[in-house]
Amino acid sequence: MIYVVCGPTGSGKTKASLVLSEKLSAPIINADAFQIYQDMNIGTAKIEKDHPLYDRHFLLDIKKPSDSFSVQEYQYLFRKTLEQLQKQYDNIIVCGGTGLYIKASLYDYDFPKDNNVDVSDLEKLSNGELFALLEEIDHDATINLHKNNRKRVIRAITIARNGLTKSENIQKQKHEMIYSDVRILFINPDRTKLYENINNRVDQMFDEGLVNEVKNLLNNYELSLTAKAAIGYKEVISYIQGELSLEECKELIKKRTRNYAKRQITYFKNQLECEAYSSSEQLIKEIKDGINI
RNA sequence: GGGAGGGUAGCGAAGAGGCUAAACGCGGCAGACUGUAAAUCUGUUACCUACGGUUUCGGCAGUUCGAAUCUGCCCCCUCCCA
Repeated sequence: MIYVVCGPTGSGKTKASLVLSEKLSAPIINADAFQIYQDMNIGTAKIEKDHPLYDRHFLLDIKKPSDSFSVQEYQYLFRKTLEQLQKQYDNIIVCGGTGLYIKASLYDYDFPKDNNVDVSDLEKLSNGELFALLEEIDHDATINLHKNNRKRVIRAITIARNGLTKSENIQKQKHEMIYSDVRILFINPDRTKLYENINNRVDQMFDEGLVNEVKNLLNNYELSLTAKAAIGYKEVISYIQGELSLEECKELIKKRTRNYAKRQITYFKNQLECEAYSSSEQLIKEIKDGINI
């Protein structure tokens, strides 16, 4: 059985996954886009290296902050890792908050190979022009896409220039999970409590030395575009550079984390078939009591 | 005590007689999502028994066919001089 423990940041996924891991003697595959990075610990709320269960984790600390990363690579690593682990374990836990990584790994998502087609001509086009162009070459891809979502419009055009269009690629998939026996446990706490929790956790990160962690990162690495996008890191960088006061920096991180949590909830609720739990405590209780698990 | 400027939806902030239930930003809520996803983007946000109705722009009383916008009084806030 594959147990996916998911939920927004600050919902207590890690705690619950550890309890479940002990109970089932199962390994844990990380499904968090930023916990894959080494030396990004405090800001990603990663389990400590000296934790007794640290060694049960996979896809944790596997990349340098200077490396870029993508869903495609994650999907590849996930499937490879899972295959290996399944030889040894009956139960496997997947824990993380990056919905797309989870979905792309579990379902038959198939990312086209990048042939490095030239798309430099697209940069100078307006959103409207890009959208019109996409309508010509892949009208179906346009249906659920807003013209202002420039990034995705460009990606869809790029895919089409690669060979198969995005919609053709999606059509040829069955939209089914490629694994059987998967249960997705979704921790969806009360909103007010979640937000409070996030606010407190950010303050705690600063107490634990987030600023120093970021300083060390800047000294040791040329951060990749992906690593640089992490909430809690980009803001502290602005603080270090004097663009924000400490207070502004903290508040901004809290706000962006709350916004992010909201987006995660939307994703889990609507993109995955989840069993919902109202708190990590509830999940943990059911695990311990052996209810349903 | 004298002088100046203010009080607008959850917050910030426009509007200076009808086109205003009130721009815009933030926050909130809802949603999309197939190579940066802690990203990118969209919708919505006074209230209601909602193709219509009800009550709003510090308070009260006026002027006017019509007021957030004009007048009077009152209550608060900020700054400057005492």
